[in-house]
Amino acid sequence: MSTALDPTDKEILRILQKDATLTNKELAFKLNKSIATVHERIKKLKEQGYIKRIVAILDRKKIDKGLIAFPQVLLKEHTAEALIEFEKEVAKFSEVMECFQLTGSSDFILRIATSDMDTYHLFLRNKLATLPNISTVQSFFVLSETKSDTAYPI
Amino acid sequence: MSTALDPTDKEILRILQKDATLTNKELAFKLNKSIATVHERIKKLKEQGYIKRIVAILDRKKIDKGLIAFPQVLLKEHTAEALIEFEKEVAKFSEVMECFQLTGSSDFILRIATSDMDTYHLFLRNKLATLPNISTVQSFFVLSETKSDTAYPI
DNA sequence: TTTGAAAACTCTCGCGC
DNA sequence: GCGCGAGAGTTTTCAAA
Repeated sequence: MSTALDPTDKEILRILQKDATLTNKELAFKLNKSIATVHERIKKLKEQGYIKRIVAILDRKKIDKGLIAFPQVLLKEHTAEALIEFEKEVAKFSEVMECFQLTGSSDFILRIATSDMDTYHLFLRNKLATLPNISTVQSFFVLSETKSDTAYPI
Repeated sequence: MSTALDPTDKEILRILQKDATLTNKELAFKLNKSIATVHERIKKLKEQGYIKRIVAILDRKKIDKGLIAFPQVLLKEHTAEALIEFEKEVAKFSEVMECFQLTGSSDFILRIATSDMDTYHLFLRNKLATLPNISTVQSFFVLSETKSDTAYPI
């Protein structure tokens, strides 16, 4: 099983990252390949894990997620167990879209989606701040989203 | 044109955010609706802008985007023109996946995807730092990605 | 990788609730 | 208004070469 991507594979990934509703027929036309070839390539790209999933991207403001916040969290204890415990607990909160462990002075940065500041405040008090081992939390709030892309350049 | 979502619409959005490869037939079965109804609902959800697009989510490590960084950028000038100019220029860089204007002391936070630290360094020196009006840039680097979700709770 | 044919799915229309 | 059935038109799938 070769894992290297040839130019056709890369082009498929480039296109599907932007629009995964294209039919195999349309893709085949763009790539000058047969439909069966395109189908086979995509199947392999999924099997090999290049494509993790195909999802719908929603307009968050329309579904009442008007506020995005980035709390930076510093922990008291930095043992392996403490880090893992924090990650495990924080992942359970539905407001937490992403959780990254960082280098530097902040241990973690989260991306939180809530409807408004009141809801965020409740999340902070009733959920995040109740976790053991938290030292400090400094929250940044998004005023505007200038660029938001899920497609990596390939 | 009503804009409120009924429980069926919400369930459709919930499902498609996690897996948009389900056929209308499968969705119809899950929802106890007819195929035609499901089809009609999804069409409306796209037309009304709830669903912005359907995309493939890739495994970034497999496509040589091993490093995610969050540079926080402070500008010198804070006029409307200066902010807009910065947003416009930064959006052109292919390494920039996201750009948020923030409240608080940092003006912007970016999410940058590169293959490694060397490439990030080049991005910083040759691209980001060449923009006019930048005061300071403080970069955080991701050690590990604990949670990464594109699906909002609905 | 391609072809070709069968199976599955999509999408629209018109009727009924 | 909303949902459903049926059918033509597309797309996908899976042989075999």
